[in-house]
Amino acid sequence: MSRLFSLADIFGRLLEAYGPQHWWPADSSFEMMVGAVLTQNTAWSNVEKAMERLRANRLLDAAAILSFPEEKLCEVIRPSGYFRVKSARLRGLCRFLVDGGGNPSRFEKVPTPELREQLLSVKGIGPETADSILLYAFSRPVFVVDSYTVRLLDRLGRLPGKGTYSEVQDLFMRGLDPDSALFNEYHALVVIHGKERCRKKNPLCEGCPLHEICGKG
DNA sequence: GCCCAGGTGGGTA
DNA sequence: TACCCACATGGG
Repeated sequence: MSRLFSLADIFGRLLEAYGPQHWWPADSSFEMMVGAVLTQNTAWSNVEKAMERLRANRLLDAAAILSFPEEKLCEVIRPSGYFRVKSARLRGLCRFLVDGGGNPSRFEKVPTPELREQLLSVKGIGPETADSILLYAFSRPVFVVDSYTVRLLDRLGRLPGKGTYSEVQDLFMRGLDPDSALFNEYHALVVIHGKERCRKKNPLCEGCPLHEICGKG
């Protein structure tokens, strides 16, 4: 099975079924990073509400967030849930971005593994958030793993090792060309497929583009 | 009312 | 290492 259906094959089927997803929906790389934090374990519709409120308060800017009272920031991002946790995480991210002079271009020279470590050192930025930022805000060829990715591989009987984040990420990064545009689209397609077909409960297997590959088909 | 959502960090054994 | 839990809002 694994020889007949490569990761590239799966990508092709998802792309054919759902079309290009044009992720990440944001007007700036900073907005993408904010979205990456706000969407942690949260529906995107709630993130959009919070993002609109940030925009209305002219807070889609690292320095602006840092000079804004934290209690008020909580209120602004309240619709995205976990607002006390996320306001602190957002400020941590802004502090990271502003420290060192606030010149965004300085990140361009930093090698991806090092930049990843720097992001992971920010409290509240874990592997998925760091990789989302690397891929979508910095266009680095890093594959983003999330619960949908793990679920999909599990359904396909392809979950590597213990199914840890790095094991799953390695599977994709060894099996695909290191192409940020490809990784961008692939992750987006995995998520849209998860939402529309491969749900946590009640998988909608009928008409699934991965029907013959999937053990549940 | 219940389940779920584009996770993470802290605590315990 | 491996679980368990808190964190919170909003839509189906």
